[in-house]
Amino acid sequence: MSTQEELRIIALAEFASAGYSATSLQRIAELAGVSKSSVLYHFASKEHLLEAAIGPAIDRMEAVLAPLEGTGLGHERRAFLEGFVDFLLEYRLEVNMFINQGSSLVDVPVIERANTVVAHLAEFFSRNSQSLEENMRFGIALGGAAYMLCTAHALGLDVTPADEIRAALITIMNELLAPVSTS
Amino acid sequence: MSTQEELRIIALAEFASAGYSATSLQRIAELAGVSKSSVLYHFASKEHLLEAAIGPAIDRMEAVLAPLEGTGLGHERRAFLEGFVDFLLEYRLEVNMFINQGSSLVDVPVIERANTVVAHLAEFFSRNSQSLEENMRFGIALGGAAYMLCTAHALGLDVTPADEIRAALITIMNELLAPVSTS
DNA sequence: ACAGGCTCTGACCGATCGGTCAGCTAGCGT
DNA sequence: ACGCTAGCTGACCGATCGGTCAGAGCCTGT
Repeated sequence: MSTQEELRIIALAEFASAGYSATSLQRIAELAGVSKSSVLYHFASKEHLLEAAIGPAIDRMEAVLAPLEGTGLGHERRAFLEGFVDFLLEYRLEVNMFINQGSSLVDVPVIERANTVVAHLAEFFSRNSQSLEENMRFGIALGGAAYMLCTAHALGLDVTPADEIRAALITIMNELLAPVSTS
Repeated sequence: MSTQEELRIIALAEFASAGYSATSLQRIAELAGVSKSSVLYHFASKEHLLEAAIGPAIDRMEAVLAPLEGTGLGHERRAFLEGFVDFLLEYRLEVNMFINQGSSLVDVPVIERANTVVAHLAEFFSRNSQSLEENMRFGIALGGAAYMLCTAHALGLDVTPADEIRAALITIMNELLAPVSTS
């Protein structure tokens, strides 16, 4: 694996677990076994490193959410839910990042993009729900699933049998979103 | 309001929204209209300020969760749920803090205490659930409720009609935890 | 053998961090 | 009038932050 890719992975893990501003370039360099200068050779700045770390996840999220634009869930609802859960499982570190730190990292372009996508998703559910409670179900389903996946270890369950996790997640989220029908 | 109390409130808001390590004593001082030295006069260190900011919330959480020790939910289940939701509503900034930053602020005593309480809660639900899915429901309910309350503004709903929020929250969490019965 | 580019490094920069300290000021008991 | 204390301040400290820069080492094409 290239040094650049290694730095990306280490930075993502540290940003997600310790927080962006609490993670220094020096620490990332030490974890990778290189110098701080080397980190800044591969990435022009700390912000560029952040963009590289979570950019792909946001691309994927935009793709997953694109089918929702201007339409309802309809009969593709389960397919959408499966795609969304797969996205959460594959990019759980990145999701953890902008769930936990998205609001504090404004004015970083890549985070703005993520917030825009989440806002679109929220607007969609807001438009397709008929009460405050239905709207709240969306927030709990999204935030809860993301939170649970990222703190699974602290809750005494491991995330390695992904199949079972995935199935349970789809079941629970499907229940939560039940009232949001075909629009 | 005393300067000390004002600093506590400002610090809590900043810690919750921008993150602990991203919030400087200088910024807190500016928001309060005093000098950084004044902040350090009222609180011995940044860590002491953090303790003062979220300590009361943890005391309250310990009190809310104490009845669970060594027993099941049983017939007091709804009362417990209401108490828990009231706690979330009253201390949502503090809850937001150690939901989002609790794992990254280890070795801070007051955070350790919060993590211990959450771990006890997780252990309780783990003990009283018979499957991975039931266990996951707990994580989604707790994390989802906390997340939803703290990012409500971004989801296009305001938290001011607390009564309706409270009722909906209890309903949804009651549904989610339905399988966790009398132990 | 040589030149050029890629990777990486240590020395260094200004800014900001949390924290210390001596001292100023206003109010209050005597 | 006096001293004491609470509240607050600016000057200052060492450490660390993100970032710059000149150059060392190495591999490759010619």
